[in-house]
Amino acid sequence: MNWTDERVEKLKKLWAEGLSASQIAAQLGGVSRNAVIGKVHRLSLPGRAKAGGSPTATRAKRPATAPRPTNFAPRVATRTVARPTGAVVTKEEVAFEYDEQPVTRTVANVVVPMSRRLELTQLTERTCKWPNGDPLKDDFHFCGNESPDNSPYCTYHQRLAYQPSAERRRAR
DNA sequence: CCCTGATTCGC
DNA sequence: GCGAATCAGG
Repeated sequence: MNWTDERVEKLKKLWAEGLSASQIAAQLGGVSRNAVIGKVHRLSLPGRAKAGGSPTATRAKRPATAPRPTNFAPRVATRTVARPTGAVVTKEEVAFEYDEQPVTRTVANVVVPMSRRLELTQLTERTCKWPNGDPLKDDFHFCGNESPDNSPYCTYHQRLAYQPSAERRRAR
């Protein structure tokens, strides 16, 4: 691929918006994240404040002394923006509170493992891709727990996904 | 291991 | 100029 004016413009735009190099590379297509970073350097664009974590993934900080509400109401301060190019919905800002309380949660007589609350971009070959929540809402996330081998789901959600009809009856 | 950006250097 | 390989870090 070749750096046309259009592509360079898009690169500048996305970089300014704070997208990571790999995300930009994905949107541009045909280039690696290294190519993007290299180009950013050559263009003398302002780098990121501090290398490492993504600025997009800045988590809301909770005072260590803040008392945990018994019934957490995850106050959300996020907004999603639908982009004209493609049907892509990108998290602009991520700032939700974790409920890092229980490791497990009991729902309807079944033990459900707490999800890692991953975003789409954080999913890999070995993370559970079971979706949680409404994709149109801000609190949408994926389970993200470790999934064995090439399974798309963790051991728990695997059962839900491939539940035999007989067993599904009982669960109801 | 997943990811991030930064740098180097052969092409 | 380009970007894969590598480095350094979370």
